[in-house]
Amino acid sequence: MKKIKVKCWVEDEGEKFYGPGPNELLKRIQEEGSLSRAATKMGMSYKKAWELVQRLNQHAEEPLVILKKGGQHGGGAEVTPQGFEIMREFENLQRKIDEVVDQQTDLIKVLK
Amino acid sequence: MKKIKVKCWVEDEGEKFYGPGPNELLKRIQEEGSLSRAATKMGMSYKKAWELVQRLNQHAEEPLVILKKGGQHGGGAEVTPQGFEIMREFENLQRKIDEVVDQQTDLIKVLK
DNA sequence: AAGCGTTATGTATATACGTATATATCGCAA
DNA sequence: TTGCGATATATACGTATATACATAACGCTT
Repeated sequence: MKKIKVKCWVEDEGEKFYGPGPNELLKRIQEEGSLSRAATKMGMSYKKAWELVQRLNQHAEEPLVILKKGGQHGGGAEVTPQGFEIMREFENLQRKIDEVVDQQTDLIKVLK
Repeated sequence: MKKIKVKCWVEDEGEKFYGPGPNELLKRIQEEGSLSRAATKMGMSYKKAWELVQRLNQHAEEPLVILKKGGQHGGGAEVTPQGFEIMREFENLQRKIDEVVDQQTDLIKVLK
């Protein structure tokens, strides 16, 4: 069974910046309130998740995620309004692209 | 400067089958009439190009590329009509997706 | 039979990447 | 001041991928 796949992402000066991975991470952070739990739940190492957050915050005009350490619960992570906005727009773009792909059946027809 | 990137490809039973790489290779083969020259021109090792052609021909209903060895010119490679058809349809899909991406400016606006 | 240019194929090396592991740091609460 | 749970950071290791290199096989032409 052949299927058309599509992936979109945002680059900043040729460097990968925001894509499906970061988008899922932001969603998990929102659910969990913790970077380590978010990373674990999506099968990503904490280190990779942490580095990803650094890159996101560096390249964005304003931080997308705020990390807090120490305190009553040991710390935590939260998605900023800017983070929410990007998630919303990114998923919006993905939806539009998926619609185009769903309409396209000619390619699959050739491949059988 | 932030830019939206998009990539589409075809999978067969979860395995990558046809995408931008194979598409460029087919185009080069058509131009060069030789797999080794096609691979060299696009900076791909001959071995990788050869394995790619094997995968393409195995997963497609009919061969997309025909390789001939020996003979007056040592051999050669040519794209079959089925290969041409897939190139055409794939580039058609890419064009449609690019149009959607070009229209989408909200995401970039959020990122600045 | 020899030469040519291309396809065909294996092997060893290098490189990148993710992962695991270990440890330090922080700040509130008890 | 001690403990807790989370963030912060470096190092080593294993695996997958890509590359380089070497060589065989092929079939037409001369």
